[in-house]
Amino acid sequence: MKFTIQAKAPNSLARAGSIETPHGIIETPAFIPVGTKATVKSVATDVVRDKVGADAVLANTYHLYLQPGDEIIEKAGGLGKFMNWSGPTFTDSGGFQAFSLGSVKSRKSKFTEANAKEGFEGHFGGREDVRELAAEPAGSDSVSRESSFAMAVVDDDGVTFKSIIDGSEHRFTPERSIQIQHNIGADIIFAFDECATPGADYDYQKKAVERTRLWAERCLEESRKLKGESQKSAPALFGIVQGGRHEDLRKLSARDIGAMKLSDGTSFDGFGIGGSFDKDDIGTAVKWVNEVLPEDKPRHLLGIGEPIDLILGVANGVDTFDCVAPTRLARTGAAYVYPSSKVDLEKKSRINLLNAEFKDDFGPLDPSCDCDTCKNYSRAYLAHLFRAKEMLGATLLSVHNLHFLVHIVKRLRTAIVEGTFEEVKEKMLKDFS
RNA sequence: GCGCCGGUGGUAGAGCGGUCAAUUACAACAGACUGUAAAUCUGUCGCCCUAUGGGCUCCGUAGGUUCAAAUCCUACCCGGCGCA
Repeated sequence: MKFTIQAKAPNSLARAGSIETPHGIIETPAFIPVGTKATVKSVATDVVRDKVGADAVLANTYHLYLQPGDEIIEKAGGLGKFMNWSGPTFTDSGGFQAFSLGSVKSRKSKFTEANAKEGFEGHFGGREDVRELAAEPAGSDSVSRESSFAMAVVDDDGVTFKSIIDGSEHRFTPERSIQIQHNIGADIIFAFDECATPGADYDYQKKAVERTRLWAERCLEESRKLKGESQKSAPALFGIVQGGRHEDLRKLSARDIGAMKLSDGTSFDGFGIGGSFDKDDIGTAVKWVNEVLPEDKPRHLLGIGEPIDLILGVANGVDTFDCVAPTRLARTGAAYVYPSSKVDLEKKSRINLLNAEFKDDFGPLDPSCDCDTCKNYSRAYLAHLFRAKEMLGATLLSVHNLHFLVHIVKRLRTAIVEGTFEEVKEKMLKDFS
């Protein structure tokens, strides 16, 4: 993997560049669609490439390990081949699942506690089969202190998981995660980290940073070992920075991970910024981290974001993003819309097509958008598809939402290259606030 | 014409004397969703108000029994089935 910076915005951390992988180039900054289970939900890969305009996709180690199994994907010839995606691929390490499966008592949100309101019981109907990890190993940390039905339990050596598919128990360690990711065969893989809950106190965040550091070293070591053994081109490994909302922890973690080097000189090929993010954290935590991380390596902001987050992320030195929001929102009838393009006076950046007002609105989804969905289908038709529960609705909206985010970032990239970043950014921020 | 069964909120369909403005599902109307346990989840869903409380109307229609009726009785109207 080779990262090149092509242009930098003056007085800003923003930069435009490219990541060269064995499967093609990612022009950064870039929004990377999420395809957790080796599919960008409801969208065929040729559409993701040609209609959405995405350069890469990101899948998940935990999910693919459970189903169909990493050995199947290896047999298929790797993730890209398996899912018919010829471009660059990423896999997340599964570390995030330790966090999101850590408790079924209170729903986890990466953001404020206020968002974590609905109970998991209600959400998943209290599925008995996947409810609780049989026993928490002695000396382990239930990821969330209030958790009474943990499905993932972290200890210093790794994480014990319960399968979301059949309830069976599994264990990930940093080494195991790297092995599985090598089998899956993405171009860029992530270190196994611990993502603490937003509610975790300073001490726990500190502990998570420390664990993440120790695990990062083991990931790096395992990666080097596997590279030596394999004749295939080995994936690039990104280390992950944690630290919650604490400046000292964030900087500490960024220094640790950024400077980490094995005795033979092996270091991370790039970095992921993970953990708890509130809206304001993009301008603080992300900035702190990117000021510390080596400039010559790409930075990926894990699990972010919405339009405003992308704008702020790019401004604060992020090169790539991934987020489930565009496809998840799309499946429930919500569409991003460029605020100034809304016909009425209300400036909205999101509309819900299930709202009664769209039943007979024959205009395009977003008049300012030139995606296939906006060019060819009316709001009324999309509204009908969702009301009729026709699955084409999810596909069409996913294409639009994905296109929307991909192109916001593309526009920012162009602006960096053309030297107009500051004004373009300011205008976009104004539009979206 | 006789007999039996049934008529419940937008729909289907529970309830069969008080705990019923009425279970539940669907529809409708809103909301949420940020490294995907998510084609999911949550809330509202008779009317009105000085609204974490109060008032009014309500289970085909009209009467009646009862302290109390969607629930029991009578008549009528409507629907289904059976017999003529």
